[in-house]
Amino acid sequence: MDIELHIARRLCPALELPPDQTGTLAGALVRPPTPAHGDLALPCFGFARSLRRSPQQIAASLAGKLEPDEVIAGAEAAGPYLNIRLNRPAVTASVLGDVLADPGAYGRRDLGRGGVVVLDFSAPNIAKPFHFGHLRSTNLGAILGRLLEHMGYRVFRKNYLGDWGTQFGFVIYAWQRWGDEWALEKGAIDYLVSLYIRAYQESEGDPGVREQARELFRRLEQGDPDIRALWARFRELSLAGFMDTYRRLGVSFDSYDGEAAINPQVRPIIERFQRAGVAVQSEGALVVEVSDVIGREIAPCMLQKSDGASTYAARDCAEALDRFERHGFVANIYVASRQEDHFAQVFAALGKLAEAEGWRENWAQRCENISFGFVRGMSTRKGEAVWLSDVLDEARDRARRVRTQKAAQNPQGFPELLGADLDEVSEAVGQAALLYFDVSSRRMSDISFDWNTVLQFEGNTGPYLQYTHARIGGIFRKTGQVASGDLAEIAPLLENEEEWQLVLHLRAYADTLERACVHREPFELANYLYALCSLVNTFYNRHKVLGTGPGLERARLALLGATQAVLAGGLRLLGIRPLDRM
RNA sequence: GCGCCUGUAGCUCAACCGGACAGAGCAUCGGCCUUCUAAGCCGAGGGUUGCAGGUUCGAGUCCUGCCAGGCGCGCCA
Repeated sequence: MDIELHIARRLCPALELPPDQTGTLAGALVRPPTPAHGDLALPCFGFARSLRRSPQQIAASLAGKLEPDEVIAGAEAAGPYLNIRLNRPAVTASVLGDVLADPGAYGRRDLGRGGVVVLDFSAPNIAKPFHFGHLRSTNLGAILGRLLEHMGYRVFRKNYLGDWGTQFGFVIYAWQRWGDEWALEKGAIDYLVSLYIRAYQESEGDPGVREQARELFRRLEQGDPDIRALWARFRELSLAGFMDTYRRLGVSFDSYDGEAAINPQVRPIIERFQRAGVAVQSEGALVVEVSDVIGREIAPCMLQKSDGASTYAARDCAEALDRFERHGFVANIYVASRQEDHFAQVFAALGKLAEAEGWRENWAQRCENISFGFVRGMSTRKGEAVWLSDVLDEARDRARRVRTQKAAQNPQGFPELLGADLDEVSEAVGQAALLYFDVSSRRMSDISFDWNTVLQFEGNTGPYLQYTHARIGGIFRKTGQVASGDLAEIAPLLENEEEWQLVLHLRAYADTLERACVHREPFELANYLYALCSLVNTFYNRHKVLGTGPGLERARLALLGATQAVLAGGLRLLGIRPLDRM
């Protein structure tokens, strides 16, 4: 049942609009700011000109013409607004029926029609720490991937590792001087990072070190077997360390090929840029001017340095081309922060190449950079970044303490959780706090890392969402089944305001997912789920479910069953584990 | 100097790409567990949306200028 379309069809003639305007009219319907104003509203300002009447008059006239039917319960004018009340039993039965018929399918839409999206996220640098800041790209990317799949896209997840570049020169330099086999075996990432830092610090006092590091990297590029073997080993050990974190977070990728893998294809594309006349020499370097196409003053896209070495911009160009040839993507998304200029340069350069070579499909236009705010204040007092695994550990431990304490205060209020169960719940709750914190504001806003804020379990937090889910779980543990059959019969029994607001909110799920997907904004889903839980808890505190009589109990179970299904689905999209008890 | 982003309650953030009296959480204060998990619920206080103009029926939202902060600015990736 598409309520907006139905209403729009009824309103079109009264507004003297042609039938093909039905869709846009449906889109003009909004939720009133407060439930007292009704369930849907139409602001009438826009029609004043063509109808040559005041918005107030139009609203009043529409209210008179909109007779109640199977969807509409009534309509009143409130100044320039037409407020519409819906037929609650009918809408309730329809919404609950949609959810309960196939909870996994509810909220799915086929925006993508099977098109492939290449999604580039996480992308840590080998031999550099995987700190809390990387969580943003990882989490954001993982959620976008699930959202895109939910909306009918096929997603190719690419972890474009930073496994190439002068930093390896530093690490290899340090290894050759101070390398300690035992320390490497013991903890590869930590040790490689310390080697890198040590060499880098030495280079600040002694420029010769930097030169030697460059030289080592040059030998790596030329394929020196010993250096290459070292590089391969460091890469593998680092990746194994990253994999522990990914496993813990439930994140996986389809490819871990990084900058090194694309390296052989860099020369050819640079030559294409030259042949097409798009790249020009400038101050000894090879660049593509992009200010003209971007429309503002911006540095050119540099493909080759004056010493002849290729740049990472050139690698990104080659990589984008490779991605298109392999996947024919409908979108190529880079989840990366603070690199807006870089991606603007790369995409613009590719666009120029597309024009110069006359591509049939200008796929450069399908490349997009999804940026996000900076994480501030995540350094320890020693000035080092906070490592993600430490944050995860702390989150888990704190969750366990809180749970133990609460259970001690109110023993009969908490289901028993022992040993492995408690471990599992603590890990899930700690992660929920972290992951939710990350999406509890719009992605572009900067985040202040603060232990007490991040690891909060009350209010608008991940654990609150899990708690709501677990509360519903408690009810079903006592009774067992979800009623689904005779919805038309039991829906009219749900007549209080709290139940109705829940139904209305459940109805908005698919729209929310679509918006979140189109805007690349997981926050919108998080915000939706928070509002949903808020409604659930208000309902929960005011009304009983079990023991309210055969009909009403079944009706409320259906409502809560549908709510829990939507909540669980939304949480999984966010990478948060729905818990049946906590 | 050039460019991008951001200024909303004491703090952290919303406001569905211009709509009804700007809403939540935290913190503070006051209520609610013999009822399905109190990690919850209900209530109170708290605002000239950085400042000044402009656009129109209507601006936190769009335009211009200023103020404040963050981040970038061809040979690091």
